[in-house]
Amino acid sequence: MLIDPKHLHILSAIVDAGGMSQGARDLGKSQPSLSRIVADLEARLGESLFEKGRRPLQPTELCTRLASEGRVIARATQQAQDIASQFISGHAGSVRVAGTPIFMDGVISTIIAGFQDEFPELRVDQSYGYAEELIEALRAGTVDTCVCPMEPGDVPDDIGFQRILKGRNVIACGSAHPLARKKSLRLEEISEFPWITQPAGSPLYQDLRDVLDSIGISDFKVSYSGGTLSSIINVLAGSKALTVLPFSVVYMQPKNTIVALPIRIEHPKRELGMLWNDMESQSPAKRRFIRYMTKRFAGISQAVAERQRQEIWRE
Amino acid sequence: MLIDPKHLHILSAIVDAGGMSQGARDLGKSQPSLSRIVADLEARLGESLFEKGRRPLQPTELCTRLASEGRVIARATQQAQDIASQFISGHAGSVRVAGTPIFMDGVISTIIAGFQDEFPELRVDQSYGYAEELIEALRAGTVDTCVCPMEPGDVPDDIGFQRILKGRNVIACGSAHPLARKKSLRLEEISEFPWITQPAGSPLYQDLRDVLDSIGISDFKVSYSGGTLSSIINVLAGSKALTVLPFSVVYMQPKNTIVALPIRIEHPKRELGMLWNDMESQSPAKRRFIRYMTKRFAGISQAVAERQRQEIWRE
DNA sequence: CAAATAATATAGCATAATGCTATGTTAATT
DNA sequence: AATTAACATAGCATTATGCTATATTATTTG
Repeated sequence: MLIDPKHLHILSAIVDAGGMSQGARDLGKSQPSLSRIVADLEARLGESLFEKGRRPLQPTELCTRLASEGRVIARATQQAQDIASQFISGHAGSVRVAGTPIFMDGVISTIIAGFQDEFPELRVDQSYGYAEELIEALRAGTVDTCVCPMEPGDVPDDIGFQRILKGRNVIACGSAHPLARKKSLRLEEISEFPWITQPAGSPLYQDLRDVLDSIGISDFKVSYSGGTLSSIINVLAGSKALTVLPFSVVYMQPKNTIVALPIRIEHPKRELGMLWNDMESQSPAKRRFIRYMTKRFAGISQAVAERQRQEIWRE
Repeated sequence: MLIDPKHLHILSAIVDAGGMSQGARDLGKSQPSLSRIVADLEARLGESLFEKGRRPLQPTELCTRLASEGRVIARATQQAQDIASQFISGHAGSVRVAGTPIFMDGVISTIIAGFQDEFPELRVDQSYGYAEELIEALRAGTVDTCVCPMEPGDVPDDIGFQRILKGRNVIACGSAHPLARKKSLRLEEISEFPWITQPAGSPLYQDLRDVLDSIGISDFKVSYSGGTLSSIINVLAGSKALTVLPFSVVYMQPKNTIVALPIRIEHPKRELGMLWNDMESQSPAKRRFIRYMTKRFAGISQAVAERQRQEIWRE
């Protein structure tokens, strides 16, 4: 003898409308439909829900109480409806993004801000990691998409990859650094300064080694390591240390914090890209996030390249 | 493209049970039934509700949100269920009782206390009136049952009537009254005292007139009128005034407040009874109230009569 | 890695619920 | 008494829901 929540909803609609005909109109149903549902309910409860023989339909005490539960049900159902349509349109939901620390802090977080400005109902859960862990997390389903510098050839077949920025590193220093104002530099000039490094397993650490190798510096002094980007920038800005950073990260910083030295260094073979596991099974919000990212970077990528040409390569 | 609240309920049951099979067991349904409902919902939403190809069934984010609405619906439906069964068993609801002021205050309210002690979820709304208004209120449906002294022959055909107490009036005074200790009285002895009267339209006012007429007092002094029972008792207790009251009212008062004088007076032709309009359409709570009343009075009626025989009629 | 296990998905069918229109009744109003 | 507007009922078509039997499949076990 179970009550169907739909019937309670209908009951509340009738009570609130003050009659069956109006209630039927409100619900987009026919009047006989409601009439029968009320009659069935009355039969099953063994109690009348409306005073018989009164024309402005008058709900029984029991009916009033059931109707108030019906209102709760109506609200919850509507809420579910809204959630579903918001979700389906990609305007609600959440995205779990992971990525390498420097890029996440230095570039992606700013883009995420723009994304959240446009889609305020979407929640972003951010976490950090390097390539292998990221791919593992994607496969385990603990993150939805990753931002990571990768060599396109190294991306496993089951993982989707979309390039968003070319890999372009620079040597960066604080804007008050003695080398910061020089228009051209010789390699010898930089060898006297200490270096800030990333953790040993990170791509940027490898990049730093490669750069210094290529310009003949095999023995270098590390003055600071282990900090996240904000610490690194503070240390750069307040000391004479140098470091290797993606130009895009330097580019996204506010003026007068850090600058890129006008020294050509090798491109890393990696390109920054977005990774995902199975685009088809992603929720609309997650697809929307990936779409937004690749679209925004289409513009940023050009702007960054252009600026870098002007500032460092001076072509 | 409306969502059925029942489906949300089912969804929440599946999520909470951690799988369809257990969810089906919890709901008392078959597993294929739930499986199909989930599949239909997914088809209609165009979004999957459980991660595909994972065996400990893992709800999608959308699913989790819909399930939480489903929980609201489940709770409200259960609540409605409880309300209905409480109501149907007569353990919940309300009764609107009206009656003549002296009886309501002097007798019925005490019985109502006992009723509420036994059925604490039942609400009683009390109001006051005399016969004609009471019957009118019954017909208008603004009260459910009335307690009123009536001549059984005067009850309209469409109104139900159940006798609960015979009409037995006494002359009452405060327990400190000079006449209170006398074992027998002559009529002349009472003629010197002033009288407390009910409103002119009330049965007890008529009874008072009849009593005094019958013992040859045509001209009597009214010292107080218009108060409800508590006022009347206070005035009786603190003055030498007399009044006519139903013996049942005197009987129900605490000792040492008012007493009945040992003078036989005429029985009013009215009998105290309960009135109702259409017993069939009454809710169980209201029927229960009427049943309780008539049952309680079956006992009280005898006790009152017995006491009255001892105290006044001394047979 | 194959077999076993337990869960979910699908198929097929019977029944119940729901929808509608047409029409009958009835309470309130004119 | 006639009119009106609302509710109730009947009849029929469609959809939803229930079940059992069975196929698939993810996970666990040997």
